[in-house]
Amino acid sequence: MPPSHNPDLADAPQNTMDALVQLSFLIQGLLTRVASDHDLSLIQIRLLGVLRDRRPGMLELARHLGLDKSSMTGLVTRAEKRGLVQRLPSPHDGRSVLVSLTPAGQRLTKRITAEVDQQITALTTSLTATEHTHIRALAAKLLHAAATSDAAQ
Amino acid sequence: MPPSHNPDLADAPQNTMDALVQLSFLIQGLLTRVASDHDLSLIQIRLLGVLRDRRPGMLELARHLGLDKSSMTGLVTRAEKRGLVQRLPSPHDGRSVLVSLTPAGQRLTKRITAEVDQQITALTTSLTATEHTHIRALAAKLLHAAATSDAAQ
DNA sequence: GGAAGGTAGTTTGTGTCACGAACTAGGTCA
DNA sequence: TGACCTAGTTCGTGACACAAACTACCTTCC
Repeated sequence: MPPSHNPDLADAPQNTMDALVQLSFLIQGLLTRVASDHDLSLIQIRLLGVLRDRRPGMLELARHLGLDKSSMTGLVTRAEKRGLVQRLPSPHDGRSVLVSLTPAGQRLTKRITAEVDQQITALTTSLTATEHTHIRALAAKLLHAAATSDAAQ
Repeated sequence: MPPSHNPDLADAPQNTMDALVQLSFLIQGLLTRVASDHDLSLIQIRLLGVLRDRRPGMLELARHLGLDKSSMTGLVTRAEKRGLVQRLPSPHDGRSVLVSLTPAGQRLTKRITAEVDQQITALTTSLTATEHTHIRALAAKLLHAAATSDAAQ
């Protein structure tokens, strides 16, 4: 487990770039800490998160995570060895494999989700209801902007 | 360079946790892409970012990045081999080493900062001036909350 | 001023993660 | 059926991270 995080600074962000970058490191640090409390890496819990409501093939999974397909093999294999995910042959395509959470993986995913939620709640207690709304709206707007510009490529 | 990122979603975040987590992955993906355009990793450009306005010792640097001191040795050594940072003996403590950007490191850092800024600007073009203000304010509030709860440990 | 103990950093060994290139096996299409 | 295409794995390499053990220097205290 990495030692206590003190994400980048004492100094408040002056512009939107710094605000978003620093905020992202803050959240990632939080996620990393929760992950390592369960002896997992950030990418492993991200894998669990993606599989919460999906049963994708390896290639689709790789696209989701922004990884090469050969990286997926290793990632899924390690998660499989821990009993968190399973590979099932696709009924429609003999080449393809569908990755899904095992029951143990589902339980762990729920637990980790709850812990992350709790941590984020702790972080956001000082926010007003209006500010909560703002965050959701802003995140949605940025995610949408990214998704549409991605699709335009 | 990792293939095109399609960070987690088509679906908009329903709650504050998802909003922040998904947003953080979006920004980190952006940073990773900019980094790999320069054949660097995320952690390497983060190192450069921390050194922009600091000349810390190895241990202080490790604290900033949330890494073990032994991890710092490798990270700094690799950056040093690329000519981006340098180790200088501390004038006050014979055990200590001060890490700073080389001129090449400063130039690269400026360039990367500009590219990140440009990417973020592209992402945030659709935001109103008010929303920009909201983002900065919210980020500052959360970073402050994290910093003070960290200190309380 | 010298021994005891603390602190800064490195070394070594191990494991995870990521990539590209080459490969296997199963689909597709003419 | 033969010529492709596609899904996934294997293999080799390198970055990154940790813990434990080590070196070298500083501090403290008698």
